[in-house]
Amino acid sequence: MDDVRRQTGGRGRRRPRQSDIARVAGVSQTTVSLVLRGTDVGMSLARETRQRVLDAAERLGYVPDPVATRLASAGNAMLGLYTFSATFPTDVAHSYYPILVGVEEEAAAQGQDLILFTGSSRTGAGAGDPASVRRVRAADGCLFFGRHVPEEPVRRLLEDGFPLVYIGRRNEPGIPYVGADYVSASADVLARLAAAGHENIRYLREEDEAPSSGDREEGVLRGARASGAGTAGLVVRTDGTDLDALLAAWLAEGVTAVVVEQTDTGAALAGLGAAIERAGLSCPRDLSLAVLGAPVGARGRAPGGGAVFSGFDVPMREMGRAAVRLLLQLIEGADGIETRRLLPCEPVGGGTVAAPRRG
Amino acid sequence: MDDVRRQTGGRGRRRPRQSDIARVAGVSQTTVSLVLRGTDVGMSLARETRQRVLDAAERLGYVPDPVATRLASAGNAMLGLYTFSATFPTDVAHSYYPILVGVEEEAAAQGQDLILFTGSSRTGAGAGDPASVRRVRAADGCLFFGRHVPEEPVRRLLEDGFPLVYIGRRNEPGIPYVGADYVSASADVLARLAAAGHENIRYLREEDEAPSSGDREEGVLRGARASGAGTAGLVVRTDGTDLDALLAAWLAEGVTAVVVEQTDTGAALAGLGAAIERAGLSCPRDLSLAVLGAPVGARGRAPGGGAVFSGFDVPMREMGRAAVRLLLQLIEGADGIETRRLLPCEPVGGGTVAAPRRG
DNA sequence: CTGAAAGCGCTTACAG
DNA sequence: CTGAAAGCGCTTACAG
Repeated sequence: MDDVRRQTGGRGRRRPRQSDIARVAGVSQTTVSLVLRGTDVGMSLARETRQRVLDAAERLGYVPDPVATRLASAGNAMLGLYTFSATFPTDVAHSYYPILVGVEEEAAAQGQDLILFTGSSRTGAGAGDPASVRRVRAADGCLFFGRHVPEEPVRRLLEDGFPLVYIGRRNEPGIPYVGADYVSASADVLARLAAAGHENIRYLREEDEAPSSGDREEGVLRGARASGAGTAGLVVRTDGTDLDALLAAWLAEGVTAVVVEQTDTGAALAGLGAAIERAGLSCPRDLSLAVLGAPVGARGRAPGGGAVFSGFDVPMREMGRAAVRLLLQLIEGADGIETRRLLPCEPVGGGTVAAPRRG
Repeated sequence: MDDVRRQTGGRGRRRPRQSDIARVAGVSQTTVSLVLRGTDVGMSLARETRQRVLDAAERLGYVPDPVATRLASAGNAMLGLYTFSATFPTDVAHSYYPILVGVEEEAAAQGQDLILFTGSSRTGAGAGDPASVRRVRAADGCLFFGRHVPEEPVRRLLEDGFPLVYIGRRNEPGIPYVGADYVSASADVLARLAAAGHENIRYLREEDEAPSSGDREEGVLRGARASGAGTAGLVVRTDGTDLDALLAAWLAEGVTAVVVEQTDTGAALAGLGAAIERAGLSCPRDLSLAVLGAPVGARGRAPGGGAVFSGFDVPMREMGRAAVRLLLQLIEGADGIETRRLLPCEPVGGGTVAAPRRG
């Protein structure tokens, strides 16, 4: 009785399995498996045998047990997704959502299910704690994702040969990733500003250190040098508050264009936008404004205008898709593939950059 | 070689299993299983033996294989989430997101991981195809979610005693669900309109049939009757297009308030809002407007105003949380619990309803 | 206190 | 053309 319970989930008849079909059709269980899976050998069986198996399966209402199928074949067909913040942030303006969309799309296309590791283990430890990270081994491989990452447990996985891919560039050597080419895209924004005639530019970035922020700054500096604009005083850090005085000073100094990074918090852009509105200014009339990295399809609206921000888009959705593909290649043991990939960012002309007002 | 491939994911060491731990710790695989699962007998082993097993497991980075665990007839602390549309819709205004947030929050709080079943199988069949639905058995239980649902495969799961919970009310008898009490909430909106003095009201709903739409209509009719407003001509269906003429006719007929349902497409509300704006009208000055069911925290802005819509909020996040809790109760085999639950919707005063202009 | 064995329902060489 | 057997990585009586 207890055994019946176990097998039926507590009620109903036991589900038919291949051996039941075999008995009814008078063949071996192997043959049933071969026929039902439609393998080459299964197809080459006597027509009459095949039909007997098919009929019996139909009559018994057979459906394969996916759990047994997965156990018997290679892999679980499950990819992990581990995020160091909540996977589904509460704030509406979270920037990670498009990545999840891409990951799910590609996983579906590849016949893979997704295990969302919630980060907090049964023990109640928080995200990033080693025991929590370790659980990702339940999947065939895992995607990691978040600006900051607990290095130790992940390094351990890597050493053990567990297939994993970061979404976002990483400095740690040997870690496979799919990131965005912020350096080139940021340099390009500076080049476009220079081409529009801007010579006095400021770059506003957040305090937070992360590879993506470092890359943007590097690109800004590179672009400034290339256009001969110079880099002294170019980079300014902010936590997003009290930008009014800073903005006023810039204008007094003859600054004609400001570049700002967009992160998951959006603090710098939000702060600057608010300051511009409070000052009664409008972009690009009074000041040109370029934004480094809004997610594709989620572009913000510029202060006082309603125009799309000039700058570039981060191909988040494509990053998610590409990360899934790379992870599958690693799981399959592909050789000689590039495990560290940067995707190009799409330039956005937008409406917040114009030629500087000649004073 | 090919075999090593399969097991190692292409590089490094293969995933450690219980027999590996057994070898290292010098005990049987059975003992490993007993210790790791923390069973009574496992706990009663020699302290030193236990420790050897635990140490070896830690050292090897062991994590149980969820598929094998499930096949051997045990739980794997994973809950499924199956959606019949894409889990992560592309359009920004998707209304399901808060549910996912709730599901993830509660799953994390309960120490459960989440498997996102991607719906489309390797065969390229679409969501809702039977083979795809069947895969949910890999989890201990599964949440289902979407306006329309393929009944057959789900009924099958139910018959087999597989624990499942719908998010959203279902008509099919026997299906456990956590839904929103649209009937009461909608009736309440009508009562509030009547209390504000409205006697000539229209209800605009979409063509699409779904339990949630049916419930809203039922509530509207009930509310109208209760307030003595009458129900003749009250309900009007739309696909969201060409509402200008309809709106004009209503005004000519002396309609002072319009109620509209909000669905995942948002077609009716969007169409009506556009028509109101084109007509140069403003709510609630020229017309009172109530919306049945915006998700909490994602309230739209009313046309021409900027005010929050009057109506009620759907507690999507709480629905997600409650569904997880119910599913866990079913998995644990709790007896005598209510398996069909409706959560109350929060009334929203909003700014789009006022007393009718006396013409 | 610990282990050998059977079993979950499949797939996949391997034999004949 | 078909079948006996081993194996996927676990759990769970059952023995000792």
